[in-house]
Amino acid sequence: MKRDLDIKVAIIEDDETIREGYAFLIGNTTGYKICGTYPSYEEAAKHIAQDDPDVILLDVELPGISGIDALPKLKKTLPDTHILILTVYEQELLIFRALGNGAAGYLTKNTPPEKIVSAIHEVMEGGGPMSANIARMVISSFKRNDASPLTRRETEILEQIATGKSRKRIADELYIDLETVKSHIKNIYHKLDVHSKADAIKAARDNKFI
Amino acid sequence: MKRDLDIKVAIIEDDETIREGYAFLIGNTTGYKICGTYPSYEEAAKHIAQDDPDVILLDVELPGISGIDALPKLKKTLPDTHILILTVYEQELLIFRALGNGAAGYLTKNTPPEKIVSAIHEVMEGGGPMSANIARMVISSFKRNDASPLTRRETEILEQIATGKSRKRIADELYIDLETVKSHIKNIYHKLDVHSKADAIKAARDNKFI
DNA sequence: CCCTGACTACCACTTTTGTGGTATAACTGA
DNA sequence: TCAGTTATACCACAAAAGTGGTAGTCAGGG
Repeated sequence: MKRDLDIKVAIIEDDETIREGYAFLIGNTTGYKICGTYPSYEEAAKHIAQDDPDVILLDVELPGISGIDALPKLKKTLPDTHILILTVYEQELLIFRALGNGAAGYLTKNTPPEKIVSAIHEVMEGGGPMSANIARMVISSFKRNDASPLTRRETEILEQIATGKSRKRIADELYIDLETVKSHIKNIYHKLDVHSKADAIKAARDNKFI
Repeated sequence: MKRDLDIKVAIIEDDETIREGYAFLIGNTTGYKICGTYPSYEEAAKHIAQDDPDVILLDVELPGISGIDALPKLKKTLPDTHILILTVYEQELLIFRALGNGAAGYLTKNTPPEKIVSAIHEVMEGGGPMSANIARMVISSFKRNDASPLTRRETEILEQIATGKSRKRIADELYIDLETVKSHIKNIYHKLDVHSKADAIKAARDNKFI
């Protein structure tokens, strides 16, 4: 067997039972090899550069530096390594922070073992494996609100504002008067109950009106 | 067999071969039932409310109204129906527009048949099935840029601005002077080469600095 | 046929932002 | 240790945004 072509996997997880369980599972799967297992980021930091893993399975609730905060550090030392979050947490904020910090996938711990192995494969192929609920949350974060109080024109103008254009420029591009743009903006502000551009953009984004 | 408990699937796809292929595949899978197949949104609109599908497989490149534009209309008549996009297109803009318009999942046409069936099941369970590349694009849309030219404080202030707070309020909350906030903003503008709040927020968002 | 909502437009006035300087203390890396 | 970066702070003036009115036109629905 060509061990050189095996996918090298490192695991950072504080619960020894879980850690060794995953290590056993992956280490005994053809085509995969465990190159390191660590109970914390601090421990991992000492050796992981030498391990040079292709994929890291990373827990979020770790003693010391959290998995979320470890992510950018790991990406810095190993820019080409794919990092898969493996956790019990399904809070939106945590998920988005993990993805924002460079996670290549996000799995919950109820994921069946064979799915974990296939997720590792998938991430090596350029995919982005996610548990079903995670994928759902991620997808719904894109969904617009179709019950917007804004009219078509108002939405259009607010979108222009959100791209940073001045009122003058918006007026020019829509072939309407500056005063008209001001009127629309006034109405938008009333409807959204805000008093500034930034407030309006935030309110509209939060409510997915734009 | 209790046909009442079958998952009802409708297909909107202009290519007859593909359409009938999917219909055959799904119709012959236990637990699934085809309740309608249509070559366009216009055709579907006439009967789909009566079909009352649980899941719609929707193509994006359709004669007449496109799949993307059909999405909100379908969601309006069938608010509880899950809509899966099934297409050859993998352009980011299209994907995000589809998800923004209420798609529950996004599959490419090279998806193997058994995966399509499992995606239908997954979407019924509250998941968000996506092809690997799609998931990757979606995930990387969240990733922050770690090579930001902004300092920690500048990033912090810009984030506050992006939430719509006035300079005065930012100053109060950070326990610094209004003039200091103005100085930071000035520096942010220089670094990003912009001349307004909205421009800065847009530039920072586009480059994933915040 | 009239009313309403949407889009358009103008005026006057206040407040907030943006620009262009200068400057000092603290920290940080070569 | 010494230069560069970061964070802090002040001033004055110009430009843009925000507020509070009023009002005409036009299309669509009751």
